[in-house]
Amino acid sequence: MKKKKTTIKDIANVLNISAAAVSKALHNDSRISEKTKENVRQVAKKLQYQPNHLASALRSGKSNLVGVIVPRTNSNFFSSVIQNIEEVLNKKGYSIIITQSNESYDKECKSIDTLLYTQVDGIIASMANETTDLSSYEKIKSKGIPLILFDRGENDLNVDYIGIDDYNSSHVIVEHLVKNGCQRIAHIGGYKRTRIYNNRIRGYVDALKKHKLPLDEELLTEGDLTIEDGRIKMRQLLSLKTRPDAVYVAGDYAALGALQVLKEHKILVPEEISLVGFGNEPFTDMVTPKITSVNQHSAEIGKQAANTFLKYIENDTIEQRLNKIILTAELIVRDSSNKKTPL
Amino acid sequence: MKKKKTTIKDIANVLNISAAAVSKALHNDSRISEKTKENVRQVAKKLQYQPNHLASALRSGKSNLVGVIVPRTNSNFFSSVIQNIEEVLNKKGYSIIITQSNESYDKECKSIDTLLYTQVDGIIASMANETTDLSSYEKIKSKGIPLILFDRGENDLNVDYIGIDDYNSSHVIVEHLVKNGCQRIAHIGGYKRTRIYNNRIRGYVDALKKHKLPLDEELLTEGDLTIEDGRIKMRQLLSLKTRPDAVYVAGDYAALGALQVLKEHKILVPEEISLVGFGNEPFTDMVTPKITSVNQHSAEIGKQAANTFLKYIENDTIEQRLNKIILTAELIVRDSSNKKTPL
DNA sequence: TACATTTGTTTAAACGTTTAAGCAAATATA
DNA sequence: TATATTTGCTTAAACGTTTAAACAAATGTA
Repeated sequence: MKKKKTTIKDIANVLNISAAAVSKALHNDSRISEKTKENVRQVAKKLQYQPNHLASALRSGKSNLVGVIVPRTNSNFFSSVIQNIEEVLNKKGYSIIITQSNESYDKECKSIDTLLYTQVDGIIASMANETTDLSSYEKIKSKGIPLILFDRGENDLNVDYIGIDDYNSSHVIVEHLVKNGCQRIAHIGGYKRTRIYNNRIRGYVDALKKHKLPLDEELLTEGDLTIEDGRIKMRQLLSLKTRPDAVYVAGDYAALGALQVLKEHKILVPEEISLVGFGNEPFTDMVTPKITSVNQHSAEIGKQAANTFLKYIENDTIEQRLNKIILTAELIVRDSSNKKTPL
Repeated sequence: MKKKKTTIKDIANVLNISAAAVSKALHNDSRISEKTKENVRQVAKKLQYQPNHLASALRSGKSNLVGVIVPRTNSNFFSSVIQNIEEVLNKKGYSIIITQSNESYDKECKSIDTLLYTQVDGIIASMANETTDLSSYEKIKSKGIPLILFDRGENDLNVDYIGIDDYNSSHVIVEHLVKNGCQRIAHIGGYKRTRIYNNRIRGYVDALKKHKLPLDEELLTEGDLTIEDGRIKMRQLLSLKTRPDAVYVAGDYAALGALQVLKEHKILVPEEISLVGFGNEPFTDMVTPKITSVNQHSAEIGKQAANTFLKYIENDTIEQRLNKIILTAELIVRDSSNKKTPL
């Protein structure tokens, strides 16, 4: 039943040469004659030879595999980052192994173990929401393989990070809302323990101060930014004695949940309450009203992450350290915050 | 710079025993004393030992890796299938390697090569739209490793397939539209060369016949079912001298594009034109009006695919052959096709 | 007491590759 | 012609594990 796989030795036997010669021929070694190379190529093709990655990686100490860890793949942001990482790395002969943490710390640890076990040459990761214990990531560093973080990072790990300027993005958003006449701006935020959400919160708070707007505890919430979380937080905000006139949500999915609740309550968006999301997921442009959001340059993040990995591979004397590449995010103004008659 | 990795030999040296003893201790071999096992475990922990997958897989001829090929990961359907495959396989000690074909035949071939090269123990795949040449998939079979197809399959490969009853789903949809008073039902379909889309088209045609509705060539189109494709095809339909009163779209993304165009033309949905999508992507429940769609049971498909793979692993004497598991899809009726006053 | 079995380990080969070192034959150089 | 270099290969070891076979020591059986 089990078909025998063709090895380098089978080719060698056919041609009556050594396995080493075959190996060199396949790698186009200059010390092998053109004639032998051609013979090897032909026999390889005829026998359907497929190199055994396990053997070559074991021997050479290089797997040409890069692990990618994301919280989930079914968001456009992560999916686009992955696609761009793959594009850059494929060109250099690397393949990627994608794993999802599903925002779970345990799953993330297991993923890291699997990747290390598979002997990947490097890991590019965006951390799970839950993760506060960094020992798993320290383990990666201790193995001496490059670790690149993007989007969800952590300074304390002292590795490269690629992301956007979250703090400043909050400023841009608040400014936009103020210009549209909003005075009482709420923020449905992510968990502060996740750096990017903490930065968005800090930006929000500081921007309010800058514009001399009141900072109301009730208007600032923390959560996991799922659709359901957005619905819950929006209902909370609507039940306040003084409702906000704008809501800045730190994630598009939660923004969508918030919008659903607003529509259920027949509240006009943006006339009564303006809404801004974050991430520029495709659906923000599909719902009614279209949701203002922030473009995080996923493609660029993917490319930069891949190139950062390659930098370490090409020069293995560089010690890894905290080295941030911060891209400027872009506010995409849509109907949900664009009042026809601003004050 | 490069940290030296701990091997089984390092542990052996510390304890003054052979590497073989360490290997057996770690695998809980009954012939190793409890005392030695405990010692090995302790030293392994202290030295941060991480088994080398390349070596063990090479020696044992089993990688415990399963390749998963999908057209893309950023749809909820595929992402959910993947998650469930992973859940089932992880429990049995397998890890999965996810690759995206991006609907490209070339990329799919490369993915297959990478997976075979990585010596995966099996491949679970949903074929790219473009794929008509099956030689890449034949290669998988010729290596003697299990190949399981889902969603986008192909009878000619003679391997297991897990999917839904597309032909019958079309019948259910047409029946639902007819019950709601629709008489002139259009179909924005996928490419016929892709089996599932061909089946949906056949189902549509036969259902029209069954209900004695006219089959109008103009009302049946083929495309790649992206949002843009949906927009183009909807515009075409609207420019006909006699417009349809219902549109059944073979994919949710295209249905969304179609809905956008309908809204741009201020056409009331479902009053003037009813709309039905396919796939039950989450956004169908988020847009206005909510889009009627078909639930494809992604979780179940993932589980069945994984279990089918395990079946072959657990009994390697079974020869693979065409063996279809067909799940019954479920029509989720929403606003876009639910007329308040059906005829 | 003599032999058989069980226990706990070692030895050595193997998995399929890569690669340093070696070597004979062909070719170049003086 | 004698020596140096280049060409084209082979040999053998190595990567880190697993595992069949061997074996000594301990224990059981008659």
